[in-house]
Amino acid sequence: MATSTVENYLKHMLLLSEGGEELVPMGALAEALAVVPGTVTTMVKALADSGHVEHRPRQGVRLTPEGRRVALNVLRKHRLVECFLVNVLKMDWAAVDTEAEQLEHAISDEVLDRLDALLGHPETDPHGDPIPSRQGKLDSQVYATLATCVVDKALRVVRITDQSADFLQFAGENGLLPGESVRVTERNLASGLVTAKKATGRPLALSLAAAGKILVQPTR
Amino acid sequence: MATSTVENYLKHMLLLSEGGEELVPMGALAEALAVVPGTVTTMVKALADSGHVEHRPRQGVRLTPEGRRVALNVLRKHRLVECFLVNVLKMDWAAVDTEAEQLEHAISDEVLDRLDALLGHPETDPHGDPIPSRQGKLDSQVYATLATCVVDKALRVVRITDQSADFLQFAGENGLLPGESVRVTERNLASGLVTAKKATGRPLALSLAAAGKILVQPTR
DNA sequence: TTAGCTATTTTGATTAGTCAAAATAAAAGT
DNA sequence: ACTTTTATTTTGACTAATCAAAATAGCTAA
Repeated sequence: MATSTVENYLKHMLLLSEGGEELVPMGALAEALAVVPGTVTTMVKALADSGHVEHRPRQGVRLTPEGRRVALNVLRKHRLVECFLVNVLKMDWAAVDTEAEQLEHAISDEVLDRLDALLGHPETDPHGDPIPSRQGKLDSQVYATLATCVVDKALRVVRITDQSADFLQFAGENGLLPGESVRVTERNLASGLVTAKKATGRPLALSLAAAGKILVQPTR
Repeated sequence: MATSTVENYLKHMLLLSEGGEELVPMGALAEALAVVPGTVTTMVKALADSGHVEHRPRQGVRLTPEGRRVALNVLRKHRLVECFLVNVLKMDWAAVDTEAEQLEHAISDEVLDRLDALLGHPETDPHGDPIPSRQGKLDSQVYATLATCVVDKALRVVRITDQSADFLQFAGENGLLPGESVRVTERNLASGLVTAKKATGRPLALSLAAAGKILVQPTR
């Protein structure tokens, strides 16, 4: 069995490659895992030996099908655990990422399946992130964000792509949970400011960077 | 934070000292943890440095109050997780010990509290083992066993003290889950055989060793 | 083309946890 | 009291994961 360190390396590679097959730069991986670059080089070479990744020296690293399989399973555990923590244990949605970080390496496939059934086979976690299927399919639909969407159209929040407690807290307080409605009333590239408005309440100002972390869908 | 290795050492010391203050022999600990004795010596010295245990060279080891506190918290996690797996996820009661072994080191105190509330603050796990309270109180009532109880009196099973899947399986199949009723109809010290009988069904023969693992209480 | 910058890799050390096997201490037999 | 057995401790070595700092490769800009 893969150690939880190995699982973390693979999971972050999957996240950094956006589900695709692109080469992940060593530096990005080091950053994500909060280790120095040298450590990543060492570890990636070991992972290449065990057949989980393909290492292109000086260029980056990419998951093999086997590595991807393991990574998807970890991600599935992570996101289903988040669902459980929020929906069943009623925990604060901004806090569950840290919890799931630990639990994803401790739960067995058996428990995973039962959790999945208990939760009614959800397709996304509380932040709107898609949950990989048991067979390893990951929804990779491309969504607009509050920074890129059309102005003055009715939208629904589908996903928050920043897992930091601070940002999630902020989003929650301003009615930007997945499922909620908004519209962008103004976007000024020069000042880098986006103004979002909910049905009720006053307009909310966001930086472009922040707006880019909130994925939306036109209301059908 | 204590690593999960440290948590395991402390937990097993607590279990081996029967909740009391007795010295645990190094060999017993090595056996329980499935490591060689030398490893235990090394580890126990480190644990003594960190104030979790008191080491009496050549005699054994004992938990300090701080070590005991940590151990009780781990045991509480273990047993509440077992409750959750059996009562909520409907898992096989004989399999949950292995699962809980992993999860006990991954769940936070916050999750623990919510799990406790969700389960309705149970006092024992599915095997009848008492769950330490949040304040670190552990029920240490002494029970009779099928090997020591009076013959021909109505009894209720309160606890199974062998966590191996095999034994639990056997107990479950023969109606010896905590809460169920039995009576001992015969006990022959010479042959080492105990005969137990349920209200319905034919009499069941047990070895004294096996009978000693089933704790009972007179039905009041 | 060459100098400089930046990302990556190497090298040498460190920590936690472990084992095998030799050394030692304590207990038990004779 | 002396020898044997048994439990414990020591020693030396190993693996996984990490860091700091030096070396290197690959651009990029002049």
